[in-house]
Amino acid sequence: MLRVRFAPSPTGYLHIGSARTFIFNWLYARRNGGTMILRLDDTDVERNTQASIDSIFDGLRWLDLSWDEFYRQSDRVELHRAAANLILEKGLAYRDFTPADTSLEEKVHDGQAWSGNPGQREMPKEESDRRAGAGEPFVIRYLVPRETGRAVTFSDSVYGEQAKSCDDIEDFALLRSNGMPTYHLASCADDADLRISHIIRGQDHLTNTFKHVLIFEAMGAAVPQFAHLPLLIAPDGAKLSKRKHGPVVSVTTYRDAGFLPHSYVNFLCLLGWSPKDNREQMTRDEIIGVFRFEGINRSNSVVNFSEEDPIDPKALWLNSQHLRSLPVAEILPGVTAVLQAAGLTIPEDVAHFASVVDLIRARYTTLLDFGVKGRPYFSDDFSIEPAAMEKLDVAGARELLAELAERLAGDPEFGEAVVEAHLRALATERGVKAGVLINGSRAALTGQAVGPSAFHLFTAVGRERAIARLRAVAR
RNA sequence: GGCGCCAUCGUCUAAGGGUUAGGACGGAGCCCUCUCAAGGCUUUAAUAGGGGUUCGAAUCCCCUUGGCGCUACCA
Repeated sequence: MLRVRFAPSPTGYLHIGSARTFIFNWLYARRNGGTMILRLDDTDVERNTQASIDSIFDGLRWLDLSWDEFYRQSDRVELHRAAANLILEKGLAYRDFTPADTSLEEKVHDGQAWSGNPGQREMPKEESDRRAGAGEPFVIRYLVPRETGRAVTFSDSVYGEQAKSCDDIEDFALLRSNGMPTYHLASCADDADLRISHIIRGQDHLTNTFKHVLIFEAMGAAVPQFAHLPLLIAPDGAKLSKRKHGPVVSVTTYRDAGFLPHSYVNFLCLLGWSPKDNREQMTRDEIIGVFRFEGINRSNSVVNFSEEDPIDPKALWLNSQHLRSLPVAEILPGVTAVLQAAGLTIPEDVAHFASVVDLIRARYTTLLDFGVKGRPYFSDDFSIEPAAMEKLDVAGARELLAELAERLAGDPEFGEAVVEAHLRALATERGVKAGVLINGSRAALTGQAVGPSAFHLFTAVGRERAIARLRAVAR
């Protein structure tokens, strides 16, 4: 039974690095027929917020990611305490009665790392039991077997064989003096109880894993397979943080910037993973089909953004590629939402709506473009850009456009071929280049100097509107 | 400080003993063309440094340097 989990702490907004971790777990589960579990690691009561929980759900829902089981660590505290007490009873942990050190000073001893508070490890069981019985507060620490000289080892699916001497592992806490489990204990107890088979998480946990192996062993549980992921970092080399780098770290930023959910998933997958065959733009099923741990890199990936380009240019490019190549029907809901938000009306004729979207989407990079650059296609209320005005101010242009309007109005037939025939005939008669009329038409119909083929524009805008807009510009 | 991890174009990456070190984004240019995109073509740009091993090293080993992580009764 393959079971993986994504276990975020709800202490901030859904981070793009967290989203990527979810995606890699999800990909592994979906590819191998496993179960995807979402678990809120909310044991740090002080820092948890409902806003954060909402943000996690919102972000995952937007990315169209799903899970099969859901848990909250705070509902499972009894299980964690029982695990800590079991380890204590087995003699693999001890009580530490040292008061909590609230200072931030580092515990350094002659070049040696701190390994435990003095006099606690060695305390006789009788004394420990007596003091605990007397109500003295204590923290339960793992009794790291340093005397044995053994090294803790595990094989990581990404980073390979790992080993660390017990001399270099401090007696970490399992249960706090307030009776709440620490992250390490809660996480391992839950992973064991939920029978997690593969733990796929950020590389920042790589060195914590030695502690986790020790906990699994002490609980008598099977040690899961680990796969650590390289971290996502900022161009300055620092870990991405909301405080330092702003909105780029938040998943909602990309939703609000008009990204297609899948294209952002695609982009995230390419950070630290490669299908190794030069493919970049892929459908969801294609990614699921080729996702393997062997394709995951070991070095951190930079999310490339700057003051001038707040969004990674490659993410934007990928979005434009998906925007133009997905079946139109798939992007229609997103376009509709953007148009509604911009106060524009959606054409009632769905086929026509789809054809207009299809005509203009190849020039756009995000969904937001439909509400801005796409305005003339969905509203009569649009302005004429300076560059378009120049096209209209070409000598004779306005008069020619007016004449074109009359010829179209007098012809019961309408269509790209009909428009082209009238336009070219008129240009020939007057001895002007067709370009004057073509560019002028585009300017009159959309207020823009750039855009799709002018003839396609007539059908996109529609007969009556096209004639009206040509006439409007003639004055 | 200790321990661990990492190191290929500006960025994402491929090549895991033998390649003119490949692709993509971005930049520059050309072609196409009714404009703008798209597309096609060309171009720009990399194996951190130093030692080994080897006929041959981006690739294996060592050192240095740099970056990151952990070193909390945070996660």
